Amino acid sequence: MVTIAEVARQAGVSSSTVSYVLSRKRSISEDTRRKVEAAIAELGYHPHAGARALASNRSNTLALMVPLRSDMYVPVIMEIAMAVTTEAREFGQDVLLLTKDEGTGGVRRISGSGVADAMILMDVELDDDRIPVLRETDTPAVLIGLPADAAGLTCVDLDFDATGAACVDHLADLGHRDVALIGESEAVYRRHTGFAARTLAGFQRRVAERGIRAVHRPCEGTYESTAGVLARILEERPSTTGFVVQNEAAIAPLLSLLRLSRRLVPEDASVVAICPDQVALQSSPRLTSVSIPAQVMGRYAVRQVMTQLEGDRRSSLMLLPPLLTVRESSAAAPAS
Amino acid sequence: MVTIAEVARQAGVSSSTVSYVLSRKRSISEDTRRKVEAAIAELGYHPHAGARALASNRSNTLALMVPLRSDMYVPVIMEIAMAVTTEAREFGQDVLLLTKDEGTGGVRRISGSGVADAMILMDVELDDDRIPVLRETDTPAVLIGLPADAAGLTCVDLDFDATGAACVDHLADLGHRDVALIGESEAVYRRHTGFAARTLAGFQRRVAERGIRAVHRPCEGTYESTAGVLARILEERPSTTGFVVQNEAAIAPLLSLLRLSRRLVPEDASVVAICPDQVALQSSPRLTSVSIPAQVMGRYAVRQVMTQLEGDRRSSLMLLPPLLTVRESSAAAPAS
DNA sequence: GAAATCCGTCGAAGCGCTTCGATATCGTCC
DNA sequence: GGACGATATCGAAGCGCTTCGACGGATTTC
Repeated sequence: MVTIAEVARQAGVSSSTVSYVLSRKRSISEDTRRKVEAAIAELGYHPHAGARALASNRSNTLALMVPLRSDMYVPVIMEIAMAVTTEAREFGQDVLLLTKDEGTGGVRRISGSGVADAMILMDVELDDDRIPVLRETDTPAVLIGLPADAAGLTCVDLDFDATGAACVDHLADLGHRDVALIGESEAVYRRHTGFAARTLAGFQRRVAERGIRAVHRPCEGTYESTAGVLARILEERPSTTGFVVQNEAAIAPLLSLLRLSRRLVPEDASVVAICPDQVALQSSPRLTSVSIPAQVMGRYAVRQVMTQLEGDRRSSLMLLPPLLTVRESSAAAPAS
Repeated sequence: MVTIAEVARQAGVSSSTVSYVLSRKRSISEDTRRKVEAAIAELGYHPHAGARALASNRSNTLALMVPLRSDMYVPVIMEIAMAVTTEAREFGQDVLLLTKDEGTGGVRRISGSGVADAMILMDVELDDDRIPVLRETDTPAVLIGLPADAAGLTCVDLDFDATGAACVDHLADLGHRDVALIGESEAVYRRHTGFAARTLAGFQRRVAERGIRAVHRPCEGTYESTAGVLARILEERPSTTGFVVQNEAAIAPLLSLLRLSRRLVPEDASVVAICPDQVALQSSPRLTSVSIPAQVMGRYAVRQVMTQLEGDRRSSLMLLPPLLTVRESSAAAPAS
């Protein structure tokens, strides 16, 4: 292992000077800087992370807590995780991967051992038990998701309430009078996951405001469960012509089933999905959708956490407005 | 922050004794152990990770390098990552998430800075440029995937060559004389990703051995590209009755398209997928498939890396035999 | 022209832990 | 009963870095 002392010897300076070259915390003459940088390059020096963490009380690591087995759509989680990791590197930070099942003990361990300087939490429930621990240990943190009580916390999320409303508006504007929300699985609602509950709330509120009729059905996302859900919707409300799909896994089965039942999309039925653009674009027909801005959220979370680490401990709440893109899967309701 | 010295004071012993209680490297009387453990619990002590890393020259961290934007199926990557993380915790290790686009510089940084003790690499290419760096820096590492030259390296992967062959065997045994391999996207083959190349090789070899006819078509996995691929296959070889699908994204479109063209699965066409069991089970009909043992590979990788860290630096090559499960999507070829 | 200021560098302390050698207290063996 | 080995504990060194105070020399200020 190359140490700072060897770099110092090679450059003919003291090790504190090398440290200051690296940290830029004191001014260094151009000449010295060049010599040190040459020595670093020549020896292939990398500061020892542990030593640095011990001396500076900063690990330059962010902990990212992701759901282990998720009801959430896995590609979205992955996209957020990758965005976080990439953005963190821009700030010279590494990312430690934790699973949500480490729970409160995990949060305690991280904040107690100094293995990470801050945390980013995903899959936040309305009444998440990690939150009290975060407050108690005063750990810099950003939540991706919105708990019931966000006081004093920094959060970023898509505004799912507005998302639900926007989907209704789009369909209502096209003349649809009977719409259905094909939602996440029962388990997601039972766990009180914020995003599903908020979407439903926004959906139902706007349905009432627009004076149209609606049903909501949880859906597991398998082909068979989607078939069952669709059959029940069409049985109870044969006049349903507008579908909002929140469970990404149900999208492909739904389109397939509509095709099979000779309902043309968008001539006979309109479909609006809440999903990443990529999914909307690779379906056929291309889906009108509210996109899930995974990258934006991941990057924003890192920036916020860095702001906190720089000393600004003000909380903030960022609800990204939904962006509904009209594609090929929605059109005016058929004349009844 | 609670330090080991405070624990020692609270327990009425020296800090080295506390350290030995934690590490079990020297014998400690039952009495002392209890006092120390009580003090630890009472104070909520967590050893400072940096200090520990500095003193012991071990970070208790594993670096996991995952593809950033993958042609691989994202859920498989995620499943491996989660399995690695969970298993690592069993060994008291944390997991540092790196993206493959950090490339060789990332490998150098990790091995130079002591931020992790070992690496686990995913998305290994046949001629991966991270491998020479691994050899040069002598970093303990396990590859999930199989490069062209695995000498001196420890690897784990599904035996994709045997997988391709097993799929052919299954279809040939059922009497299919014309089969098609719907593969990964062109880009995957161009990058010389091991698993795609090996599957194709095994497929083609066994096709020749069994004296049946076959076509291979790369596929992007969108509905439209799958439609195009299927149309071409049926045009060139209308007698094709057996399909092997390697690109998970193409599975749903393929089933939908077969349904639409009134080809019943499995009566008119048999489908064998190479995918996680979960995907096979939630399709309709449930798919005959060779499962991708993501969890097994993730766990095995961690165990191997721990073995290396314990001093056993022998290389090893673990090719998991394919497990083909017959479900509802394959049956005897229709009488022609 | 002496005092004040700034710049660039150095030496040393100290971060919290592990680990080595030393020491003290036993019980055990002829 | 004295020598010996085991067992349990302690003290101190040292891991590689950051950071504080100090210091010499150049520059500015009145």
